[in-house]
Amino acid sequence: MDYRPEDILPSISTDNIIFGLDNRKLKVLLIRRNIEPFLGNWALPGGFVLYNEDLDMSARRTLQNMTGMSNVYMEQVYTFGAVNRFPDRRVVTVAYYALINYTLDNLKAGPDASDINWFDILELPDLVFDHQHILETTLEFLRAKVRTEPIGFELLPQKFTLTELQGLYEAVLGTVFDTRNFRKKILKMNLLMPLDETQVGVAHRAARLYSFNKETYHKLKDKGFTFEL
Amino acid sequence: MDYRPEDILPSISTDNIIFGLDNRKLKVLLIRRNIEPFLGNWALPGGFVLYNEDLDMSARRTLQNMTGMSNVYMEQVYTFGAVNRFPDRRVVTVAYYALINYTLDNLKAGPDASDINWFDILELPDLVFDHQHILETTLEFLRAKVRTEPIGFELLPQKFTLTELQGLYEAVLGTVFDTRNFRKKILKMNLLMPLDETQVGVAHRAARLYSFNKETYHKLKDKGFTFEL
DNA sequence: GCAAAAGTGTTCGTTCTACACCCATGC
DNA sequence: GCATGGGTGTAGAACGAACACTTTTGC
Repeated sequence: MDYRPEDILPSISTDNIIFGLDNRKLKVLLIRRNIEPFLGNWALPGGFVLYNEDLDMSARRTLQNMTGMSNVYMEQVYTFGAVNRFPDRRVVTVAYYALINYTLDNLKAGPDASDINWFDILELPDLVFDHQHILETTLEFLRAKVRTEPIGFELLPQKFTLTELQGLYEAVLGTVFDTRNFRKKILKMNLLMPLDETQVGVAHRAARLYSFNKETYHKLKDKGFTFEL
Repeated sequence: MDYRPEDILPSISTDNIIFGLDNRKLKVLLIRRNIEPFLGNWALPGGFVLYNEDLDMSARRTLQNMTGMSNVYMEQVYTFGAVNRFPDRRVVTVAYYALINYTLDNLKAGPDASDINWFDILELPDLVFDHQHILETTLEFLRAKVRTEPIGFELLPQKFTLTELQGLYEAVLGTVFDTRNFRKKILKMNLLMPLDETQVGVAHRAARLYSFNKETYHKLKDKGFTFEL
């Protein structure tokens, strides 16, 4: 999709840091640019804000183009506006991160990209502009947020095991939790609904499945409860 | 000071939420606009970003113009970019808050303002545009931040009493602390240097003065310590 | 001597940490 | 029957919450 120049705010862009969880590894979605500047290099997906869309909408539009997903957890992180962050002219970019249920399907490189791929956050390629810095800042932000709001669930399928949940937090935070203590703590919060279902097709004792109960969370939150891991 | 149109980014502004502490009340600095739109109404101080300055610089420039202060704690909060937040054309604004040592001196209304004043955050006038919303968002941000980073000290003079410190947290967070527990907790962190000085000219037992030791904090932080109130 | 705020300890309950073994399943 | 991860309890330490009286100073 192309846009007419007069519909675009040329000095404001949004960039997306799209996180997914793949086998206990935190990954981020990057595109390979097929336009100048830095044609052929890896970058965060993003684009210019349109005159008639909110900032949030702009970020969602990029995400939708890239993944086909629309009902996704997304949040603004920070705005990067150093004078020379973009070559030749002044562009200020607003960074948003998204937490999605990892998939290899539906990925479309979009008009400005020749390739799209998931990268382990511990094995990133070189990135264009200040995108490395943006990514690091966002990771710090995510690590702080994930410990005080129950957003990690957005990275998991609706039904998950406690071990998967623990693995998620270990991947995001880069730490190790004691299994018994982790389970006690998370179950005591009463945010997880134990299901009458277990894993299937695993070569060991099948784990019970749980789902996160958002309504319960909001009720508890209104009463002063705070999620804290 | 006036700027040439070609030096200005017309779609990007910064707005400042400047906090000060006056007698155990948290106050915010507002200006009365003497330009259209909304001439005569109260607003957050701010202005358009210049082509050759970083976002942070833009916010600092406004603060300096308003208060004459330059070495001030300042931090970006959030960027507000709804399509219709500004009348007639598209302006995205980046909000910064500042914590300053409250003063009535040096306040200058600046070129776009006919008046400047401190307002108790509990008794705010109506504000232009989405400034009410910006202020509320910033207050929430500040309340979260002040509990996990030792930034509250920026609102106090260099030498302060523990009672003043407690009053600061009570004003910002809108809560009451138990004096004994508060003192125990804050002193146990070893971030405060007790001085060989006490208050003078008070009609009661003079309190000991303390100062916050920033270097100690950074050393402890590097070792994994986190400030938590 | 009185008003006003400074300063100080203990008890009890809760939470955090560390730690090891049996269970269920698929192959 | 063995490999793989699932699932569980307890003891000791640290921390948080509640609570009241004496001290110092200026007037």
